[in-house]
Amino acid sequence: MRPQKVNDADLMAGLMSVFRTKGYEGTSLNDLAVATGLQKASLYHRFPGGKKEIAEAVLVYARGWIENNVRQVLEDSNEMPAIRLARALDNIRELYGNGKETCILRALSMDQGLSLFGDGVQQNMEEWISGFYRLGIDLGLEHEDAREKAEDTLIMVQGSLVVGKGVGNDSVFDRAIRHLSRLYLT
Amino acid sequence: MRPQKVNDADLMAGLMSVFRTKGYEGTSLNDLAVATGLQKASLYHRFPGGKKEIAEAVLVYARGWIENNVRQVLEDSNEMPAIRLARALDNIRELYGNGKETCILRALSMDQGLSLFGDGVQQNMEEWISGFYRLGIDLGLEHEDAREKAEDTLIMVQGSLVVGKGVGNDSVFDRAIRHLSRLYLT
DNA sequence: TGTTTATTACCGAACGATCGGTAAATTATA
DNA sequence: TATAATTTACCGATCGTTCGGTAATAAACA
Repeated sequence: MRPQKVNDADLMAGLMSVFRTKGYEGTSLNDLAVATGLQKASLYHRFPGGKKEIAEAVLVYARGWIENNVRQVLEDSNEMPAIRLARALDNIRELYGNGKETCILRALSMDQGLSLFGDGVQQNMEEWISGFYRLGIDLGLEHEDAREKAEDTLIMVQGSLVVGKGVGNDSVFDRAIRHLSRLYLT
Repeated sequence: MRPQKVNDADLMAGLMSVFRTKGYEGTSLNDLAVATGLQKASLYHRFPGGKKEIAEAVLVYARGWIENNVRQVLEDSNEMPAIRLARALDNIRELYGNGKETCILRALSMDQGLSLFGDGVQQNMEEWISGFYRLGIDLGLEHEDAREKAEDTLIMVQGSLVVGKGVGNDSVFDRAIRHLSRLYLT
């Protein structure tokens, strides 16, 4: 068979990059074609379901990333909680380019996006929350406290990304991440 | 002159409602026409600059709302800080329909929206932050602490709206608002 | 082995629908 | 009558999507 012009990893990274900066409605098939170096028709060869299927695949890709770089890191019982937290937060910092990038979950959860991908968005968020929940439990928190603290972690990150972009200040995200360290370790 | 079929207040409310649920790119002039009961061409009569001018007007409208219902309430030196905070948070709760609605600032701050309306979004956020900053000062906080706490207020609200929608749980927003009360009053 | 047959990956061109936007005409007030 | 508000009809451009066809590899057969 003919070799793939673009491998799957690069493809998914390129597709996610477009969706997370432009949102679902703001992203055109042309944008996706330019970003991946494939023609529109070629994208339809790989994703017969079109734009919707591409966005779904991106959410699966994102979920895998969170599972590997956040949840599993936080649940690694071979390491001390403080180490796990530091590593997870480093990965999160990298994921969002120190606050310069937006979150794919926010980008795909406006109105139409939410009705199309609501389940995928929810699964991503639950993946995230369950990691920090486990960290809280391992630090001796009660069930309800651990759940709320984990939820607050996601809230702070999402909120700081929105506000940081809005006020045009990169330090907002940085401060939020540092705040999360203290939240768990004091 | 012929009377307006739709008055300005209803018009702005309808326009904002569409933008905040669908985002800038996700909103079509047809959507705006249906929501307001006017034809597309009538919208162009009122807003010759088209979609962009409409979104700008919506941001001005939103800023006025925040100024009246958040900043001025928080800065009302005739009331005790606790009363001011409670009133402002009530207004915020109402603005977001107890977490069921999204924020117009988030909706208009994706990529293209941010490059078109970045200034308007920033002004809205600064309006918000400056109100809570004043509250913090009146509660005896130092400048830097007051600024950070005010920023955190906006972060928590924006974040809880994103996460609440994402996980499909109305109580996320409620809990965030209650958390903000404790943040200032303890 | 050499040759045919399928299969896979990709592309250029075009589809109908909808996009944001405009011009001219109609309706209603003053 | 002059003018402001609204409407119908329309425009070119772009949207997501589909189609016909080509190049290259893999599989099947001789």
